[in-house]
Amino acid sequence: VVLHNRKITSLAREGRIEDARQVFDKMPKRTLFLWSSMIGGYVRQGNYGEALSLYEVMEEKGVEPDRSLFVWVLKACSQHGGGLEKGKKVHDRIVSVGFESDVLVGNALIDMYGKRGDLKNARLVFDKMAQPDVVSWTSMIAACVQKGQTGEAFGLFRRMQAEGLKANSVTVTSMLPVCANLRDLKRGKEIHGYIIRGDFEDNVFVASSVLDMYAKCGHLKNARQVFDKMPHRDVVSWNAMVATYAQKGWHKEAQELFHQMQLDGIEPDVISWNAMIAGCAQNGQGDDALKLFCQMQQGGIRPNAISISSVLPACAHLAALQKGKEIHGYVFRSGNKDDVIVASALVAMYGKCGSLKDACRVFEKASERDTIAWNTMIGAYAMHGHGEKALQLFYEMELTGLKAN
RNA sequence: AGUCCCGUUAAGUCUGCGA
Repeated sequence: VVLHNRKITSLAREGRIEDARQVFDKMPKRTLFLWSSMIGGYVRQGNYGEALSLYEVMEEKGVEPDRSLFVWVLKACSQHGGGLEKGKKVHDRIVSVGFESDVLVGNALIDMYGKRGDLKNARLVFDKMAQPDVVSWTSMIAACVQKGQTGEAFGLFRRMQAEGLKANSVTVTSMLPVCANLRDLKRGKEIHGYIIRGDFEDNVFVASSVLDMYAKCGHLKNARQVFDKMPHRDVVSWNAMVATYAQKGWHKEAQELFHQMQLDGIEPDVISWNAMIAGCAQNGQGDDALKLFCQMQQGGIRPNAISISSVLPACAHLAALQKGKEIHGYVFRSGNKDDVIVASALVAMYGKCGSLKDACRVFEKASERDTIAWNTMIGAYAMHGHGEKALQLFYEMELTGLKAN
């Protein structure tokens, strides 16, 4: 038994979770420690479903969990589809065994609710905490950011500092994208100042988000300066810089960096390619966008929904119906036909390429329609001189409860 | 027989209509 215990823990840690499971299943008496090793092992390798079902079995057997097990289980809930309901049950269990006041467990709860989009419950846990720490505050901020509650995020950021807690590198990397998206240079600079004072500048995450904040606020020089000063750059740092130039239409600079990153030993990923494609497509270089779309596949990178919705406007711009149809074929083959954004991009492409019929077909078959999808279809009708049909669709849209913008 | 390590928050970058 002792040997088996050792074996399971070491296998689980090495990531050979299935081997560990085989031994585990044969054990007659399984201690909490063993359950934790197994569940933790599954979580670490991203098999959240298995982690959760193992946890349920454990509860059925009447094994009492401890705090760290709850942290593992909550992490699984935070990542797993449909984890919110399970997470709530786990929360009840935590309350029943009296662990809700534990900071680590509380933080994991906030994180879980935040990631699953349940801001109310995240807040409830947070407000009940006697001594929220930096992680608690940061998790709460991240939850607000994810829900688009930017004012609330700023409020929390200020309050945490007023209460004497210091924001760390994680806190600022959660806040900077908010400044970037709001183009709030003033607050972005304030946070940058704080970063310099706190000596977080060399953190890759921090530097990349500072870079992106300046770029989105239109200060390309500052962005480039931050990029050049980085002691370490990873694929995200390069992507942020490439995307900046690409989006501005500075193709030469973008291409240069795209090339240089490879010389630096960083292989472009799907995001790097997408940034390049979008840059060309949005700046009148439709041909190049299409070329890049082919090249990325030759390079072994599978285009995703974003790649497709980036390249389709290039077909629209070139009125390249045939190319557009080819990409439509790819949408099916790659399993992206249920993506709302891809569907709108297809509708727009067909509309602009003169095939209203195809545009309608895609729109009607779409599994989901948001305001932009409706707008696109209405625009296509209007463009083809069907004003009445456009108006009719507009009313239909309002009947679905969507608001015009 | 594990108590070192690992395990809670950020990971930052790309996308559709129109303006």
